[in-house]
Amino acid sequence: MSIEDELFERRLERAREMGSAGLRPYGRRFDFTHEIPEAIAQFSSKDATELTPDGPRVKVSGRVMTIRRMGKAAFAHLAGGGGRIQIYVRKDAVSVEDYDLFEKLDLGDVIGVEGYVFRTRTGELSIHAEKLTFLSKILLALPEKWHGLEDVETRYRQRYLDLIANPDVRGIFITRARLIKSLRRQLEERGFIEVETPMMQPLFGGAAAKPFVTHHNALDIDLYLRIAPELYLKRLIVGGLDRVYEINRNFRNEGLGWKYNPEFTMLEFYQAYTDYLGMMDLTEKLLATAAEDATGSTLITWGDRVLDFSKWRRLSMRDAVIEYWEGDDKPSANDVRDPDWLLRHGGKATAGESLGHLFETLAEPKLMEPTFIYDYPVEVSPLSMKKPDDPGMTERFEIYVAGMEIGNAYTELNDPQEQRRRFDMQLAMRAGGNEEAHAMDEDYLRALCYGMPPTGGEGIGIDRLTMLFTGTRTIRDVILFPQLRPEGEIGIAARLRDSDKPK
RNA sequence: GGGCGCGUAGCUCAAUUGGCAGAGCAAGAGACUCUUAAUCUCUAGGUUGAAGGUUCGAUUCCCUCCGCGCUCACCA
Repeated sequence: MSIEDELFERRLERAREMGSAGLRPYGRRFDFTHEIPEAIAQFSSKDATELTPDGPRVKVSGRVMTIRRMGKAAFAHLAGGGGRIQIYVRKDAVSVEDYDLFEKLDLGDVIGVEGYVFRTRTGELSIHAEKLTFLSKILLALPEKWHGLEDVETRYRQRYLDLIANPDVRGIFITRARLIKSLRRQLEERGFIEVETPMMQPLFGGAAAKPFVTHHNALDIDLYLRIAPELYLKRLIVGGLDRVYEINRNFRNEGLGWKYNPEFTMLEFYQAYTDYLGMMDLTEKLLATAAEDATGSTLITWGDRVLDFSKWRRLSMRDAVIEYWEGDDKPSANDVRDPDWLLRHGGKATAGESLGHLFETLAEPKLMEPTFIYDYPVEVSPLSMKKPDDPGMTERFEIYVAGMEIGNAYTELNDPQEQRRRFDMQLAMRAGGNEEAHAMDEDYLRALCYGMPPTGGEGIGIDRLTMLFTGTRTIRDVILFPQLRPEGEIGIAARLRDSDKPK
């Protein structure tokens, strides 16, 4: 029998003994008076003379993280609510039953403690225990207390363990939640309403990507997991919901990488009667405020740089290609407008796609400071309105920070005849081998035929923004359960089954 | 999918040129009523990711497979 099996058996046995002694190894409700961080905050300014046996009393609950036993007394640390507090248990200060219980505690058990607050000789705020309540039994061994859990695979597969063993992880997901909350609040304040549109779609669209396919049995139809909510949200604009937003998952059937996960969270918002410049102005405010709400500052540390979310640069795609060109043959303003030059240097099927490709390879990795890149070629922007004075280009921008694309926005194309031509262009590109070109969406065209007001629309990648706000270098660290290959047999059910058999 | 790398006790890590698989934490027994990586004494714990091969002998070398990481291509 391995050490782990022995441990498991022994702890199960302890849980059984506890049960037969009238205690609950898996407890019920525990009405605490303070969350641990709350207790620390409340008493941290009090000195030893103010914290006496007749002084403030608390009831807290948490997971036992350390125990230091010294014969007839012991110290332990309890973790909960994102904080940690020390408890002191003396044999002569608790009941005989409670001391027995305490002696049988394992690292990782969940307990409740009631007692008075005091300071130890070294000054640490602690709880002098007078009553203990057992709340939940640990059966498996906790990771090492000093190094925590380092194994990346285990951290992702067993995020609960990661959260127990590595306190910083909790902070990342709290920042993520604050970010989302801030964006919601700001949009609500501006009159946007939150909506939910289909994630299972008979046609996929709104982005250039390959979808996941699923099947509905009763209808006997294949459905696609959405790659974007865009076309549904704009149907709502047609319907008179002038400001809408949605925060939810998109699914794209592509490779994984440091900034790609097959499901990711996107905020999309649409505002009638504005355009891409309006969205740019709005974005500056949204993201500066979000940075402040999520992290406390508009200044974000990224590696050895500090990125200022209150200062934005605006640069056209063509100018970006010129500025970030590598080598001596730097192109001129005319070169980056010349289809022949673009096709020669970009190597794609069309001049527009070539410009896009040049931009992505040359400029994107170097765009560190918050930057708007504007004016996108029409070939890669099938849903954006053309620029009146430059019909090869559309009124579109993307948000770049730290070499990552964070968002995408444009003046929405609302002319159904032009939209039909764009769809036809996409169909031709699809026929030419581009698997990610748009399909024809007739209902969307029909909606446009009822008249969509001029509209600005935008999508912001929440996962990537969270990476920036938490200084995290991989998207898997900001997604609680990132996609992994299945693990295979774990064997815990069999272990529990075995120990359940009468001996 | 291609290339490179990694996989050793529950956790964090060692193991010389191919020569008896080790430590710390965690665990078990004992001592200890202000410790905090508590300390001290003792004990137990391994299918070295899996299967095969070379060899007197494989954690080490070779092959296949599994999982993970990095990277390239595609993608936000």
